[in-house]
Amino acid sequence: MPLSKILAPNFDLAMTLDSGQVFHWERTGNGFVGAIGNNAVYVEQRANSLATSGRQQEVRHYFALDHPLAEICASFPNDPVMNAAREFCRGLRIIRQPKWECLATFICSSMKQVAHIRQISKKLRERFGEARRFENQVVYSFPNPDRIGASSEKELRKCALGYRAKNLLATARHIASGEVDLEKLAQLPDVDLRARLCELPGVGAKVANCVMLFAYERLRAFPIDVWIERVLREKYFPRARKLNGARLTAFTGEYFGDHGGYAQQYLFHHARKSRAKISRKSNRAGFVTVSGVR
DNA sequence: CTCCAGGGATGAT
DNA sequence: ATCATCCATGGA
Repeated sequence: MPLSKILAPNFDLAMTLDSGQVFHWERTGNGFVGAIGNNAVYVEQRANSLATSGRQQEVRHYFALDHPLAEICASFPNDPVMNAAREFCRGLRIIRQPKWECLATFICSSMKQVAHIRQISKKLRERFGEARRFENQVVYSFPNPDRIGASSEKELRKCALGYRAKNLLATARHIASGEVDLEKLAQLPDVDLRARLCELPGVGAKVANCVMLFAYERLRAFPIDVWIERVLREKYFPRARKLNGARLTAFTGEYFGDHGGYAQQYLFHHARKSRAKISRKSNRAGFVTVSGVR
């Protein structure tokens, strides 16, 4: 299949796909295969462009190649922590994900590591989605709310969902029934959109902010998960007592500005990747771990 | 083996 | 209004 070329300066495909915002892309050959909506797509990074099997407009929109990344990064606060993350995450973009796919995936994300979320996404797709093909590879679309809603908690639990199955099922049914229209919610301002999302089972402030940032293009939305909270406490409030969630939310909303969600994603990815590297190095350098003593 | 993860809902202070 | 506890699962 012939690949078409898309100009894509200031974009790092591999880092973007590995940054914990989307969970179904897989490496193959020199690139990645995945689904954009219901279409199987292959994407490969070249020097200053992408080579892809997908429709150019669709790929450009999905990867948000129109975001003015230089301006966005320049709007971040100028402090040592943020500067290090900005440097580390060059070319990382916030993807425009389909709303239901993003919402459903993040309902499944609670108390799960990124690797687990990838497995859950894969199982949901394989069991309930539709097969699409790129050359000899099969990828699966994310099942729509009707398909998930027509399932059962028992069936969903087979996808390693655990206690999250009940929430995913209930939310799918709210949407399948037409009671909630995710597309229509896009008209609402941030505060109202967040409130409406939080009415759905399994959706709290953190998941709502992820969906706002990754699917509604609300670039101020600032999800606070365990990694970000650690960064905030250790780097921005070194010795603050009685620092609750409300105070952190107030601080991040004010301090990180109009593209706070982008700043958050850079802090998240930097923290996650650099900490993993340090612990591996420590082991290789010969530190005796507790389990090694046995 | 133990630890912990892109949390949310619920019930007790 | 804040805080503690429980909820399933599996990679590291």
